[in-house]
Amino acid sequence: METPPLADVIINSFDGYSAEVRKAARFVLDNPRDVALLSMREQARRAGVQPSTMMRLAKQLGFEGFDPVRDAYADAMRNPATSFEGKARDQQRLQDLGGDQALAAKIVASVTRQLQSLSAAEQLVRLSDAATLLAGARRVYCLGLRASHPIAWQLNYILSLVGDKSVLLDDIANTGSDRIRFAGKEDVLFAVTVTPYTQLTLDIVDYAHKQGVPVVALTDSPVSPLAKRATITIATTTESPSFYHSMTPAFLLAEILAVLVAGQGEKETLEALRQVDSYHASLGTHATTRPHPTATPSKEIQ
Amino acid sequence: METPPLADVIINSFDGYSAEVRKAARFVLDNPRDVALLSMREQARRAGVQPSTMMRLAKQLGFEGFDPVRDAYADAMRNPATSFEGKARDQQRLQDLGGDQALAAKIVASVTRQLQSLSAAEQLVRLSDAATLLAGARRVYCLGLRASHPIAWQLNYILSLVGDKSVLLDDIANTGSDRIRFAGKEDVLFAVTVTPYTQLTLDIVDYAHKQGVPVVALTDSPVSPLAKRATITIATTTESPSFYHSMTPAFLLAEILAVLVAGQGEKETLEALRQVDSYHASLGTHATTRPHPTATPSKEIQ
DNA sequence: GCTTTAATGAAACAAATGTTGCAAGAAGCG
DNA sequence: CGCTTCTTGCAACATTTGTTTCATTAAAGC
Repeated sequence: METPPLADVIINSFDGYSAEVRKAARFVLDNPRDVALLSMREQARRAGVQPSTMMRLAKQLGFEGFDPVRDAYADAMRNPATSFEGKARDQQRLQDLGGDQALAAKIVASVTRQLQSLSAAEQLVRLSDAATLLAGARRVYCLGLRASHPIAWQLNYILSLVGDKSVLLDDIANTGSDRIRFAGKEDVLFAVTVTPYTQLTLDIVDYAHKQGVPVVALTDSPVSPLAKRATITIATTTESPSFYHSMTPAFLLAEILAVLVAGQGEKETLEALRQVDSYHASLGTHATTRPHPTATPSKEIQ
Repeated sequence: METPPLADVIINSFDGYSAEVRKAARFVLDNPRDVALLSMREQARRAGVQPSTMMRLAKQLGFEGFDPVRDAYADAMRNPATSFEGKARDQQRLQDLGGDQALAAKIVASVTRQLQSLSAAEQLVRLSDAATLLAGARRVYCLGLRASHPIAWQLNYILSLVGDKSVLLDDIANTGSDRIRFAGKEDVLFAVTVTPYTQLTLDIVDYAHKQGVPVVALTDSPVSPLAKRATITIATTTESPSFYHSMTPAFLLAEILAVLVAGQGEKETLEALRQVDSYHASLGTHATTRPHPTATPSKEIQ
């Protein structure tokens, strides 16, 4: 909490307060954390003030009661990186918005908060360890079904840009996972699933685990059923204000993981990327400033 | 709070807990801050558990009641030395980190910054407008190839959970886009591509545009070739400190869009979600609390 | 100095909290 | 199958919570 919430407001109007309210305000200024962590009465006790005085302070600050004040401080503690000024502004603006926009903004805020926790120390260590494991593997099998598909796909896609050792365990006609049969100790299985855990994913991981294949798990808790079979577990949250959980944090983790793995084979990566470019150039996969020969010039396309 | 209090203890004895206590333990593991900031009953509610279960967890951890548990977490939040609150400290730490971890942290920081800009006012308006357009469509065609695949897939997936009007323009044997032939003015094409723009995507959008199909574009610039054919353009950045651009912001936008669209048909959404549940229940798609019959008990797996 | 206004503390309130005990149910065992 | 043990939800408990009200006190204005 770099800039405690309401600090400016309190300081500005401090002189206008009465003696007792000042004591309360002073306590809030000096012990921002306790505002969130202690009961109002306990704070009153410590500030040497009546509970009603805390109440009066809250109202003078423009709140209905003390709970909103505590909420403000609690929010600030939940998300240490975002300064309160920005948050207050956002909060204010949120109330002016329609339902859709407000929900959208809420989701962004929630996911942003979760992303920040991804750079916690152990998280980084795990990512780095997982990257090393993947980079050393003969083959990387990527497994993510249903909601987790984009995550597994993304890892496989990026790894495929820089080499041919990645295999996506997904295919039509229910043959998706067949190739896991060829995995061994020198390979690695990258598996993703979150609540509600896909049974098939667990089954496949279980099989691979028994075959001695190291498993890198990306899931939503260190105690998820996936984590139990994993060599390295990378955990993230999927919380969201909406009915559907967000896969965005997991998606970012997969991207980061892929980039780290690619980075470990520096020379090969560069060489591979050069090949990708010339490959696509000759196929006309991408639009250039001038579209490829068979298409009409872009200006006329408009 | 780098290492949340009791985390090790909980993880270690997790397997010894009963199903309900596990739910509680899991919540504590996943939401360490809320343990300090919320009332026990509120935590029980969020964990989907009875207050008594929280009590049981506390006792199994060797405490008299829940208050001592909360105190432990509160202490961790108060003391900046053991918490990861300090931005400055993070910065400091970054410099001590190895290349991989530093890069990972940088990517997180970069993407976080970009996400925050997604809740800019105009962005929200566009999202909301796009959602309305999509919600009113007879059919929604989702198109995203190569790097943009996860984004289009995600929108289609979520929409498919709550209805049958979404079509993913992707299929094997180069027949992916054929179904766009049936699109008309009452439908909407949701198309995604970023630099380097996939030519095929542009071609398909071009075709649809000529047929009078409204287009919602998700791309990396308001002046991208995709934007020119679009009714509504949602723009985001794909910047990243690494060699590969990040699709995470676009991914989040697609998630939000999907949720907004689903939210517009409130009753139908709820009904559909209920159907989804019973459908998967009868197919056994998802793992239940108890591991499925064929798997060995978790203790032995570890 | 008397009246009006504001500030303070104490008591009372309903609501929510942490906690306990118990009965119904499920799981495990012989 | 019956018996026991463990698990789970429910209802009740006494506290504590946030909040309101009101009488008392201090200050300010004329």
